[in-house]
Amino acid sequence: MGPTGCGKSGLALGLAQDFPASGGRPVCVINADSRQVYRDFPLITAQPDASEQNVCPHHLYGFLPSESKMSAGNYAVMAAEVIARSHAQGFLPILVGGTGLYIKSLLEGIAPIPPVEAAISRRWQERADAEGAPALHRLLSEHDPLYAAKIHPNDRQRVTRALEVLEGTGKAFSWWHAQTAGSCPYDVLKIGVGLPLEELTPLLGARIDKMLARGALEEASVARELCGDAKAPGWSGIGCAELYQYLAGEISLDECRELWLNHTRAYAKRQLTWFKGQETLEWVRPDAGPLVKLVPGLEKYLVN
RNA sequence: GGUGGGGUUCCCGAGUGGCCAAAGGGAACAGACUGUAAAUCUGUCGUCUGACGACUUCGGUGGUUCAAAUCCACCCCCCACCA
Repeated sequence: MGPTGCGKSGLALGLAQDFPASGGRPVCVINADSRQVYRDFPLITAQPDASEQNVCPHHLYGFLPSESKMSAGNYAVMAAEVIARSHAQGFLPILVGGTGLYIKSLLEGIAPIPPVEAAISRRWQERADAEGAPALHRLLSEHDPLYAAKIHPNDRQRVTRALEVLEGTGKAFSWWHAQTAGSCPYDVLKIGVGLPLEELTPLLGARIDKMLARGALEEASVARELCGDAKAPGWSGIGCAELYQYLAGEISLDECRELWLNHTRAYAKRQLTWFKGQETLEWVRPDAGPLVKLVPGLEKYLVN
């Protein structure tokens, strides 16, 4: 795991290539990125391309249409299934991605909250539109003071989520949180791949230019024909959203590129903050050499 | 050369006598994070100070005023149009 664009996939691929060849355990790659699941944006979300995916089995990439929603809970279930299957087939699964919450849900569990009826969610969204998040936060304080105290009144997304869960399940969000399993069922080695932001930023810019050169615009306009709703889940990815604005004639290509880079950088920073707060990761630089050499304890997973 | 518009804090940009260290946005920095997470949200953001507060800013210089980013004069730059 690590911030976007720092070379996680490449390192994983390196493992997949080198080890089985020298008689080690076969390796497979499992996506842990909330955007790379989307079918319509393989390039813009930097999914491994066909030749890369040929190196070893890849799972959970590019299977979801733009209008479909993904979620941490969903992901945890799907990834757990893939891991079980991979183990059964003798593969060593390598999780690659930068979506901290997804990885956390998979490894540490997530509250077993049943799905909430769409109509209920919609109603809270409408109330948030009409009354504003702080008003709903006050309401939440009356029913779930514990959780309300943890979030900011302006945090509409969390306020409405807590309220819809409360209404949909009859239990407070904080009660559900207490039901989280919490222990990790896997023997995991966590590797953080990263660079300081100052070093990462120019790489992110270069990566955007490369995406544009390889047809990001075409990808976005095809995606727009398949799903023209800018609010659809698939369109919320960085790059996707900005290209949509460009295609809609709202901004110039230069502005698009600039926004795209700014947003990507800000995102990388958020990821860094998240991973900083997580328990110990083995941090490596992507350019420091093959992973096995850098991470003590990795080798034992790779041999048979 | 003439006419009109303009020069504001890192950037964009509001502000036309006191309530202005100066709205708002962006960037930056720090942070939060349990089914939207490439999302959502928070704090800081002229200098010094732990804080009260003090000090220096709105192209330049000089003036008017108890008080100027805001008014006046001259000057310097930019843009548009006319020549």
